[in-house]
Amino acid sequence: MPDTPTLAFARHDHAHCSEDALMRAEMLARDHGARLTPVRRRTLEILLEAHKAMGAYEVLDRLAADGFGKQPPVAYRALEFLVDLGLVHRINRLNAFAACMHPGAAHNPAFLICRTCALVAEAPAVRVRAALEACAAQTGFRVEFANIEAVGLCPDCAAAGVTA
Amino acid sequence: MPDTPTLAFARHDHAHCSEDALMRAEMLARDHGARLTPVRRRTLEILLEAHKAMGAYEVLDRLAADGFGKQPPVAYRALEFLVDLGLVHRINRLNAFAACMHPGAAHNPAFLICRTCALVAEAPAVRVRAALEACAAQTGFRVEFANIEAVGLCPDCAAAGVTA
DNA sequence: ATATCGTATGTTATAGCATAACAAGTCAAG
DNA sequence: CTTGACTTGTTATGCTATAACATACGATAT
Repeated sequence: MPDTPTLAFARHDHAHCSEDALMRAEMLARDHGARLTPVRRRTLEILLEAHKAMGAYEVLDRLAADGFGKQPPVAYRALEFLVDLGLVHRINRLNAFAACMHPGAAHNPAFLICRTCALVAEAPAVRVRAALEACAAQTGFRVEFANIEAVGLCPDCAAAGVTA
Repeated sequence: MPDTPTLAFARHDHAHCSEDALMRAEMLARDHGARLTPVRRRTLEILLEAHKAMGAYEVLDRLAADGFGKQPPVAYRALEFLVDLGLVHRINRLNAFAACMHPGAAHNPAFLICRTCALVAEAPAVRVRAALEACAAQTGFRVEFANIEAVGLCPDCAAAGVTA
């Protein structure tokens, strides 16, 4: 069962991609002059395992169950740290967070959110971003950061005949 | 001073575009089997006047000052109604709402949010949307709705020498 | 004119999301 | 072994949003 990073909804070697992400995190943190402490590491693991977007309080519950703090800032701080490192993305539309599935790649992801199963995939959005910058440029606006979130049906749910 | 709807950040005849939007609202509501009641009308006016994204509670304060109800649902309901009619857009990133500036046009807007002055412009995003659908299709995902929000600097703030 | 039914407004109460401010513990460098 | 930066944890609070219920309004049909 090989890793298939370009097919976000396809099955892939989960254990492998998690290890990978955790190693990357370790390195990124060091480069950033910070540490991948137990809470932070566990937070990333939780999101990697879930493989879907989770609310901060949902993450918090899991952390608390693992013996970490029970108060919101515990989760929010760990999440913020991971978001800053680019290891986790915030999905505004859902007020939720999802582990980055392509931590190595340059980052202009578009998020594909299945409205049925809540799975979130990242799609490489270089072209989307380019189109956005082009249309922004027409009004003289300079894009610094873009948030591209699509809601729809993932292949599995579509195949399962979920109502269009 | 003519209306210049294609240049979102350009100055335009505000009174005119407001009247226009209100008339459109009237018609749309009727078509929808509903009424553009005083709260709803006033809510739209407030957003049109502000010409920027406003939080629901900010809108609520204004409504209350005008003699309408003082409780959150008053604002949320009016806003939801206007959003459903396509007359107001919700800006997820800001947890805020902004009046639609191109109510006639087909709707796939991208939002250009100035991080300095908080002005929000709509850009026609047909091409962006097309690019998004193309990249989603590669994973078999079917886009039903997209949320495209860009943060950056508007022409005025860039000209005023705001820090990059 | 009035009974009726769907729509709309307003209220109270509560749920869900997020952060400010402070205290205490940890760790590496000097 | 002390200092200073970083990290974790707590309490308290603020912002965002909705559920549930009571009342009022408006058009339609009798």
